[in-house]
Amino acid sequence: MDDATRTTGRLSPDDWARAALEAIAEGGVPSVAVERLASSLGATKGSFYWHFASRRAVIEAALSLWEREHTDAVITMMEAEADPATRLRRLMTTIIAAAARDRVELPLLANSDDPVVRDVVGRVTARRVEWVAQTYQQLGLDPGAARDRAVVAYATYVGHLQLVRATDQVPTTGPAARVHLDAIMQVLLAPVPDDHG
Amino acid sequence: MDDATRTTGRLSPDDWARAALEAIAEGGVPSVAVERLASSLGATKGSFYWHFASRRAVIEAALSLWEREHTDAVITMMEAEADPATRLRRLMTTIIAAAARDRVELPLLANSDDPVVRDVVGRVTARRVEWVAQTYQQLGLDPGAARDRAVVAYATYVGHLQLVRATDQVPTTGPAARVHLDAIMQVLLAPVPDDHG
DNA sequence: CCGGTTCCATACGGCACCGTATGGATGGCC
DNA sequence: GGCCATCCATACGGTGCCGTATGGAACCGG
Repeated sequence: MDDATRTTGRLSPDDWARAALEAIAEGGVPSVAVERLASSLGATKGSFYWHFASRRAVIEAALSLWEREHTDAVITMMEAEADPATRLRRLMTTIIAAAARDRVELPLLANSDDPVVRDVVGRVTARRVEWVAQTYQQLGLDPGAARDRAVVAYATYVGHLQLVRATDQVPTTGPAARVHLDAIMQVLLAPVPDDHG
Repeated sequence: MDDATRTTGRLSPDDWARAALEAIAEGGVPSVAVERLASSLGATKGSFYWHFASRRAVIEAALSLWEREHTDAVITMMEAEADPATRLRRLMTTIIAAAARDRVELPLLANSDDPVVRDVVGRVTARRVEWVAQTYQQLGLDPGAARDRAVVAYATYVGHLQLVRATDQVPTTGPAARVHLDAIMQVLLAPVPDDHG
């Protein structure tokens, strides 16, 4: 009856994929090691190689899982908010706040020399830039300029992530964080023709 | 007589450090492997362990080398240009152009979980942010706001680097690159009180 | 209760890596 | 030219990793 309390005796491919995702979060793609995954799940390689053909396979499963969940999350986050300016602000706010939780993103960026990782990162990035570009278009920019601005905005986001993780330069909590986010938004919304304020 | 043509017979610690730097550029800090370094220099481990006590030692030497040269380069780059606005633009231009050459920076950002790497990255980042902040102060911002803006600008730079390397979203050559850099500068200089244009 | 499928542990070979030990080559110096 | 310090190659033990092989436990239908 209470076999669901611990590691459920039997393991599913999804369990392995999530463990791999956790490993990626902690040490990047290279730290996804079969034996370590196994021991983290209280199992051994024998189990792993029954579910997956190779190490690459579980990495791909983990990436696919991440891409799916991640995309869904951002979509549901975006789909309610009419005003482009506040939407952009909410987008940046949420995305930066979520950066603390999603510890996978930055490692994936870092390990984009791996073709599979690069594909996933490329798709996710393209999709996000597209969203931001649409928002900028709704703010009055033509498609070309909107896309340029979107790339810059997204670069600012990525750099923010990177600086938070790699240095102590960026305030991440307290009032200083709010001020900093204000600075970001001030920059991102800057010379956009704003006709409702 | 002509012993200087190939790998100079004898190796200096600096040779090993530079080889380690090259390895970092290609595969990050984890790819600094003693035997591979040796074979890339046409030598063996025996030589390495005479010059260095451990793998960590050569990594630290490489990081120190990079920090030194990198700092010098940016200093000499900055020390001639009076006007803050054009200096900021030149800074971004040069720094982004140099990003193509300096293939070490991004791997270091990525491997900043390593304490030694984190220290170096932290120092370099702090120094650069400080420079940019000073430039913003000369543009009329008070110290606090200037630093906020500097962090945002530096984040934009880092994100730009990251996106160039990890995706195909950012134009890096041709007229599109100029346009994109213009977009960056437009954003970074945006609501700064500009009293000479 | 029994046979087959599903799931997993143990044991193995192989590779890349770290660091040590030890002998040999090379170069300056008197 | 002989001696000592400098520099380097070879050989070794040890670890972590991948993937395979094979036997066994757990579960399910009859």
